Amino acid sequence: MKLNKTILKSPGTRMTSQRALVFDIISRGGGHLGADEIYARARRKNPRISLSTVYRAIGKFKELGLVDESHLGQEHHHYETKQHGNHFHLVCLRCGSITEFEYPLVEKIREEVGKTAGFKIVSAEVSLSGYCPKCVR
Amino acid sequence: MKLNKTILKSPGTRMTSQRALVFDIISRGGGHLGADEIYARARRKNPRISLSTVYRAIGKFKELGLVDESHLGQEHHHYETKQHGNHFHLVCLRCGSITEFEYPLVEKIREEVGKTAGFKIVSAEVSLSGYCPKCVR
DNA sequence: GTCCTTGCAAATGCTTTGCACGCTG
DNA sequence: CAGCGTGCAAAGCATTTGCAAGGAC
Repeated sequence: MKLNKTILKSPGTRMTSQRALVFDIISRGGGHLGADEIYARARRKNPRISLSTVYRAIGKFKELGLVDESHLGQEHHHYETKQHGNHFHLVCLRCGSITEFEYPLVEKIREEVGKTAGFKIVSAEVSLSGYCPKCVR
Repeated sequence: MKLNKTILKSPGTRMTSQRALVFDIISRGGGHLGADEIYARARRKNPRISLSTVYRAIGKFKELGLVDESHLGQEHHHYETKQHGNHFHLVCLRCGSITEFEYPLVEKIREEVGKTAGFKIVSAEVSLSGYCPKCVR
């Protein structure tokens, strides 16, 4: 997915090469990129880009609902473009690999719990941690 | 739940008043205390305790599997004693309140996904964010 | 031309660490 | 009485912010 003026057309928001670059990296990044890695990749294309620009671009995308942030490890956040709703994460505690999975029951929980507790649910984050097949050993 | 030598009997680990205090605060804290709040409460009982001791105690408890850490907001981590099995969190994006919820389906997801993906699941974190009844407005 | 964005550097806030002393077992 | 734990201060890191210059519309 490529960032263009159609996507970024909210008033008072401008299109810049840096934003297009950051968005492109996140969307083709396979998900789960950290800010530092997005920055590293961005610099390969544009060595003058700054880390704060990366953070500000991510912040803007979150604000516009284009990108989701997840808190997988404790170290830092991970970002990925928002897509189909029901996908969640399996994190390996040993090798750090992150696997996505889809599971419709999550949507059910979301609905039922939202109703029962009177919450208006905006987003759901499910992450399971443990050991991946390779690391179970 | 009170920390005692029976709980803390792993080799090379000692029982101290600070650790007992921190553990007591976490276990009666209603869950979801941040390190800063644990520190503030600890100082009311022992004004000489240091923030690093709090962090180190928490770290030790995590290592021993006595305490769970969750990454609810982005600001900081929250800690609670590991015991209540199937409970997850509703976080209000406006007032920041955290509500606990129990839901057996989470266990089901855990089992099924673990089996399907070949993961050995150690822990599950589910958090839903949105607006609580008061803040829906 | 306006005013949103950028780059740089400095600041912030949570968490960790080095070191000398203290206390547990 | 050995060695883990503590307190203090300083360091580390991810992230944010102030400011002047640059660029989109």
